[in-house]
Amino acid sequence: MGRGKIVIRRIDNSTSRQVTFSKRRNGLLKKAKELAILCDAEVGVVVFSSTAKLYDFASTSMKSVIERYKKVTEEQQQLGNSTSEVKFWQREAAVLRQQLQNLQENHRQLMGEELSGLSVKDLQHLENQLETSLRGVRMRKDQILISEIQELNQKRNLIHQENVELYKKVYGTKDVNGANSNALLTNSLSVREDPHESVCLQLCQPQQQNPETGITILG
Amino acid sequence: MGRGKIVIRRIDNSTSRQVTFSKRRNGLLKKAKELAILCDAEVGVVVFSSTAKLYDFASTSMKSVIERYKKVTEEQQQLGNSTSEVKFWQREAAVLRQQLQNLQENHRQLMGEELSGLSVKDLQHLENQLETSLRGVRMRKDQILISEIQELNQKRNLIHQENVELYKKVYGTKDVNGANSNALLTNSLSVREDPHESVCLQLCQPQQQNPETGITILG
DNA sequence: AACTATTTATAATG
DNA sequence: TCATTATAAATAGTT
Repeated sequence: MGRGKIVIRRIDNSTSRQVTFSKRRNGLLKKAKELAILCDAEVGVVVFSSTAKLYDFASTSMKSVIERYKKVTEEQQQLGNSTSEVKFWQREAAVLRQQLQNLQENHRQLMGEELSGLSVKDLQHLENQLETSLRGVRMRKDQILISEIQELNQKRNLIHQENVELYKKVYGTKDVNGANSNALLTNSLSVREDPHESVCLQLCQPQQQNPETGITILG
Repeated sequence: MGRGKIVIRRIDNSTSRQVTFSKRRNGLLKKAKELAILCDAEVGVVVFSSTAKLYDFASTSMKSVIERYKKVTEEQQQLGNSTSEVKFWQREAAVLRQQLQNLQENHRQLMGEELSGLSVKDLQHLENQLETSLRGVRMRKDQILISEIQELNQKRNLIHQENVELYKKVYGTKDVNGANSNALLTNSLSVREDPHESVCLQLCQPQQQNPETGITILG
């Protein structure tokens, strides 16, 4: 419900994720409050941001909500008791370790390691994923390089302008491009007159001679 | 957001209160889920209807949410009176969480996501890694396919042998490859005599027409 | 439960 | 971060 439709999937950009978090968290807490009032319900909401900050709402009190929840779900475990606290952290560590293991296996496969357990179908899928990633990485790299080149070109143009001005001051306003132009100025002009070449020199790196990786720019 | 505007105040009519409860409860749980996914947050929602029925959502598990909530809120009161064993496990969990986060970031980059923070050098490195992975995956896939093909060829050869034996039994030992061979046998032989073709049919899939992805095998 | 006319939430933008 | 605004989504009232 905004300027554009979005898919529900983790927002990559950290800034907009933060902004969206702030907006939607407020929205969620507001809705929780409204539900409690409109429908005479007892509501509790707890939100931890990805930076581990806590935000919460409770129509009565969080303590009451939690106690009632535990009563209903019959999960009365003694908390504050150090033994169960140890158990909690042990479980937590076990869960994290499991997550870590899963991710590590996946990670190894993305690194082209430990492929022996995979079927042809799995491998095909992995191959497609790697191709997609590669395209994304190359696109991003090209973006950066192209904008760097543009910046350099702008700077060079500015410097060239300065050179022209200086030349005028030294040799007068006539015959700037004539046969008596000094070497520096001539050289500067000749570079400016073929921007394509300088771009190409930067982008076509030796290890990327495959036509698939060739970057089509400026046309 | 409906046919008419409403004020946030307990709905008197029991029926429409119930209907509104049902609608808004679903909305709230949906929003909670979306917030968790979009913003990588840990979210827990507990709702008791006015008829004391429980509805809940937790992005991880309600247990985890409640424990974390208690942990954070208790931390603000009593600092440092937990036992050393608890502290040990807390540290353990913290270390694991950090590892998990690092690995997740790395993983996302391998998936071609979250590239905005990377330098050209980083991207180049990532690109090389992905290319290496891709080569590994393709090699492994080819291995599997080739050995499958070899296996099939062996099986087919065995069956062909059987056919030859049967043919001998039916038509005698002379003229096995002669002009009077039956259709089945001839067909079987012709396939065996061009293994390259059958291999190629399996490996050159339509979606991989890029010369870079072409697999050079058996030569 | 379905259906809309509206309101509300929020994604994109400045 | 704050304000604005166009648009998507939620939902109040209705069938």
